[in-house]
Amino acid sequence: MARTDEKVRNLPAGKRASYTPETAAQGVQNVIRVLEGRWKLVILFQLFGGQVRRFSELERAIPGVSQKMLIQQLRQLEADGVVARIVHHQVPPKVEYHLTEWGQALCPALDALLIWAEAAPSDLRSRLIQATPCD
Amino acid sequence: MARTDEKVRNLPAGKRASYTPETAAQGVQNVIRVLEGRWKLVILFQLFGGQVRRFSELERAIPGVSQKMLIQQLRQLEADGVVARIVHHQVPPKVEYHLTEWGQALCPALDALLIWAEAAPSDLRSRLIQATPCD
DNA sequence: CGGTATCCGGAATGATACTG
DNA sequence: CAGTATCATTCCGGATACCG
Repeated sequence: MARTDEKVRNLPAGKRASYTPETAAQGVQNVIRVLEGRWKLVILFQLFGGQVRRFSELERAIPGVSQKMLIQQLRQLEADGVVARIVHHQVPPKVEYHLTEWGQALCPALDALLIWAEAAPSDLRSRLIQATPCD
Repeated sequence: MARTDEKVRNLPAGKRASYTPETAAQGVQNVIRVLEGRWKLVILFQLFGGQVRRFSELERAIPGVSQKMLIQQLRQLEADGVVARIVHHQVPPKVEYHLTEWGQALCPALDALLIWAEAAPSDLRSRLIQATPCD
């Protein structure tokens, strides 16, 4: 499924839903609102690939995050239907998080953003692509 | 160029640059940082398709924006290499803005986000897709 | 373990006035 | 016309303490 090919000639409109510049901007802003937040993407990438993690695992996997922020961002992602929450009623409590099917589908879209970043002119790349340890 | 096809099985890694969950999250965050800001996407969609607009045109085309915010967001987009600025030295002053080639290339990536939004489960779509007048 | 409640500082945004 | 400068406000994230 090559969605963005020759048929899109420069505007992400004209197909499917038909956007005006205003509605398209709004649409993307809504998506960004779902994704923005200091820790959301980090959480997402911890969960991609069908992984299931409990709260404390995420807390340990994400250095620097506070409980407040972690739960806040998780709850927002949950409210937005990206992340699902499973409560195991037991002592000690156990709560697990994983991506919804729709959340998983974010991957190609984020990938498109990374591809765009990689295409940055060389004088700008330093701000977008960090020297990965595996360079 | 179908970039995100069967080869990406769920992680946006494994090809090209090879990302870890951490670097991928960072990469996407950097892109979002470029795009976030109350007015940036609105500006972008005013400029997509090779359009050239002067300052006052953008000001009129974007209801609610203040001069301060408009110039601030334009300058940031310019610094990020997404927008280019042309100053015509004349009286009265005339300054025009348009997308760089790289800025234009954002279109398919944003399109991918819109496609994702359109795939939202029906109970969530209302928050992502606004009832377009053209529905 | 997996949260909630409260307080605080800084950044992002907005309103308004002024200028080359 | 295309900005700058200043001030007020709102919002986000962090620190800390407490709870079922």
